[in-house]
This record gives sequence, structure tokens and C-alpha cells, in this order.
Amino acid sequence: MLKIYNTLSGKKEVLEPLEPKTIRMYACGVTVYDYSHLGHARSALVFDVIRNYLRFNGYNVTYVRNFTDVDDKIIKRASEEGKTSAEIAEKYLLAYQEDMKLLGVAPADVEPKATEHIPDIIRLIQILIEKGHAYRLNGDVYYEVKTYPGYGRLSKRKAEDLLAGARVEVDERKRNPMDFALWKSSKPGEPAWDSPWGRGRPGWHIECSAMSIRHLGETFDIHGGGMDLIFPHHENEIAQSCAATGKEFARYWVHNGFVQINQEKMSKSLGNFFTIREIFEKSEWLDHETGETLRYFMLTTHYRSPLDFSDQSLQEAKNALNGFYDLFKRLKEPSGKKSKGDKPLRQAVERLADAFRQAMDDDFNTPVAIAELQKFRGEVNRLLEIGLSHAACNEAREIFRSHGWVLGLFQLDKWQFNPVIKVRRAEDVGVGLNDKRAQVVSILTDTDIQKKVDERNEARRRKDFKLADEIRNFLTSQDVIVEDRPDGTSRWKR
RNA sequence: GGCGCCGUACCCAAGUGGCUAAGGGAGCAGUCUGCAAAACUGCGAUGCGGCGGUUCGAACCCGCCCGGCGCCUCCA
Repeated sequence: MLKIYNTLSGKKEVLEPLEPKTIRMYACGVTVYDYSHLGHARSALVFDVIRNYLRFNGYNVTYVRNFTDVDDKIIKRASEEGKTSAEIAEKYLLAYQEDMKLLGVAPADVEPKATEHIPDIIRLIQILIEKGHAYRLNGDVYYEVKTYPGYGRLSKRKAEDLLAGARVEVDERKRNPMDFALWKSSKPGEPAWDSPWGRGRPGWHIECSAMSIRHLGETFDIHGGGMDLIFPHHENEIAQSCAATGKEFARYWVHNGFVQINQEKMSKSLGNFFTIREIFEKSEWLDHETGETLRYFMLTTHYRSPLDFSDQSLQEAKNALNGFYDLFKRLKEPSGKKSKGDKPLRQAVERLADAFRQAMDDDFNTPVAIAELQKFRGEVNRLLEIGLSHAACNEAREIFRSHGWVLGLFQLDKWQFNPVIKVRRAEDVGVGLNDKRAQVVSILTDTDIQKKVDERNEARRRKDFKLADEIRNFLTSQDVIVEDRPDGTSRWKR
């Protein structure tokens, strides 16, 4: 029984989809006016994992994540850079998609853009005007908050409180300071579309209502985003959508916590933010390993809690992950004839599967899910000492892969263990030659290394430990770690 | 001013009324090893910011206090 925390009720609720075995979910994406930072990464990751887990449970999921590609910030950026709004939006939209790829976040099923839904938006505004929830003010259209009694339901605010705290410069022409723009008339040079109220562009909130209704229907299951969107964005979406359709809008509201630096919210004004690409550029690891490490790090904190980012915590995540990939390496090695561990493994697998599901069923408790995978790692390592058949080894690896899939972990075949990448031959490690970190500092190939390792083991057989140590030291200097097995053979990794 | 969140070992982090307070990282000791690495084993909070209260029983509920943070304005 999957329970999910609903901001609307402030409680964990059993997820009961509108249609059996079907989930329609919408997550607020980004406004494409700059490179995305870790906060965006976290949000994308949270909903990626939710989507995966729902699919893991056999739900047929339709996931929509939008792009806000018309907005004041984009216009500002465009004028600063001497480009058009469309060019700015296009540039950062592509950058976002690249970043998501690095993080291993799969695209949503539908990734609509605001600018492609102008007719939907206009239609929705028209309905709101007809129903008396919106009013025109010259070329602008405003939503009249007081016409919607449920306003404040999501953010648990009262209209009076909002008024008291209003620090914004209030547009005197509005009937009420809380009223927000549905349609903004445009100044020359700004992106604009024809509408019954003159040329202009949509306000921020209305686009999400229009796009979610278009792609998921008037009522759908899950709607999410960062905590900061609760007010006013999602509150406004509810007001618009419910007023327009007369129906319930999203049924479960899911909000992820912030990424912080030194206990403080990561934000541009504080200047303490990291862009996703910055993290990857600075990283000493290969991209796909940095991506997995970032995911592991982020998922070891519950999605609703604040998450403090630091280089140290990222390194800790990498170390933790190394343990898994060390095991995966062992699981691939030829096992003897022993299979004493096979039977206990089956029990361990069942335990893991149950515990994993239980953790994820409890409001997507990924930290516990990962802890369970860690326990399972220990068990498999222990059983490996007793002896596991080849088939059992494969099964164990498969269990890691299938459960890890939900979290986007354990999908890689190879793992780079060394803290500093000194790529000898780019093709050896699977890095593109144009990767700026692929500096060729040595030309040791896999076969070169294997030859050295064989040579060393030959020396060990002769008890020539001096030579053996020399060879190992040489390999260590090339960032190759050699580990001897009990049978006189060795495994190596770099 | 209004609404809300957090404070668990050296670090990260689950647990939110009742078995020995998960798990990881780091550290130390041991087994194994020619040595190492990996793996395994053991050690590590008599206590969960502080003080009261409720209860047979609280890290978990209530109150107050201390410390930190977020939203109320664009923000994942």
C-alpha cells in the first residue's frame, strides 16, 4: 500500500488513483533563462524516482513536466544578451536536457512549452472572465482571488494574513492586492500573441493550469514541484483551474525540500548556488559516475527534508557507492564449484525485496531503501565467502540492477575507483576524446596492465616479492589498484 | 507580524509512543594475506538541543526555552 504525503491535507495518504493502475502526474519544470542548479536537479530527481517507483509497481504512468519559455526573466536576459526571448529559451532548454541526461533523469512523457499552448491559455482565461473570476484592466487580465473561497487551502494561509504580509509594490489598479495576472499586455519588442484583450503574453501561473489540463485532463492524480512553489504558484493554479472547470484539480500535491549550502537555501541572491554543469566540470570522476554519485547523495536524504550539499558529502557518497561496485566486480568473477550460499541468498533476496518495497511505500523513503540495499550488499558479500554459484551471482547482480533502477543506481557496468582521473587512453575508459578531462598522461592499456599483473603473479609464485612489489608500486603510480585473490590470481581496477 | 520546518554518534542520515535507537562514511582493533588491498568480525550515542509535563512507558505527544532555517516577492 503506497502512502504519499499530500501537502493539501498535511498528511500521508494512501495513493488511490483516479483510474485503477493509472497515474497521471505533472511536475513544474523550469523557467529556461539560465543554467539549472542543484536545486532543479533535486526536484527533477525526486519526480524521476517517483515515476520510476510507480512504474516498478505496475502503474501506467503519464508524466508531464513543462518548460516555462515565456517569462519576464527570459525577456530580461534576452535584452541583456542582445538576443530574442526565443533564442534564450531554446538555449537553456537544450542545456537543461543535457543536464538531465548527465543526471540520468529520463525525459517526461510529455514536455510541453508554454508558448505552444497559447490557444489553450486564452481559452482558459476566457472561461474565467465569463464565470466572473477574472477581470480586464486595459490590456491585462487579472484573476480576482476573492471570488474563489477555497483560496489558501494548499498553503494554509488566510487572505487577511497575505494582505498583512504583502511587501510587494501593489498595482493600484488591481481590485485587490492579491489578484494576479493571467494575461499581460506587451511592450514593443516583447514576445506577444494576439488575444481578445490585445497583444500580450500569459502570466506565469495560468500556463501550468492550461498544460496540465490539456495533457492530463481536468482532474489528475499528482502535481508536484519545489516547496517554494506552494505559494503562490500552486495556490494560484488551484484557484484558476477549479474556478474554470468546477472540478477538483490535482488530488495529491507533492513538494520537495530545498538544497542548501551551509544550512542556507541555495539561491542566486546569496550567490551560493552551483549549477549542475559546474558540478560535473569540477568533478574528478567520469560523467556517468558523477551522475550516479550525485543521485546517491541526494537520495540518502528524504525528499521533503532540506539537503545540505558539500564536497565532503559527495565524496562520502562516492565511497559508499564504491562498495557496491566492488561487490559487482566480485560477482562477475568466476566462482568455484561451491554453492552453499545459494539457498540463503534466495532468502536474502526476499528480505530485500520486501524491505525495499516497504520503505518506498512509505512516502518514497529512499534513505531507508538505500540502507536496505546496503544491508543486502553485506549479506551478499558474506555469502560470497561461503560460496555462490555463477547463476546465484548473476541473480544477485540482477536484484541490485532491478531495484537500483528505481533510484537510477547500479546501472553501470564499469566503475572508476580512483579519486583522480588520469585517462590514459580515452577509448579504454569510454570517454569521448573531446572530453576536456581526458588528458592523456599515460598509455597503459587494459592488456598492458594485465601483462604486468601476470608478470607480478609469476614473481609471487617464485617468492620474488621484491619484484612483485615493484610491479605493484608501478601500477599504483598509474592509478591501478591490484587486489590478490586467495588462489594466487589478482583482480585490478582503476 | 502571519504560516511552517529543523536540531539523533566524528560526519551524513532513518526512526515519530513499547523488542538491543536502522544504514552509510570516517576511525580503531582483529581475521585473511609474503606484504597490501578487498571482504569479513568486533568497538563506537545508558542516550536523541535544554527544562518541565502527559503516560505503565517518549527521541517520538504537550508546554516553555535555546540554536538554525524556510515561505509570505521571481524562485526547484
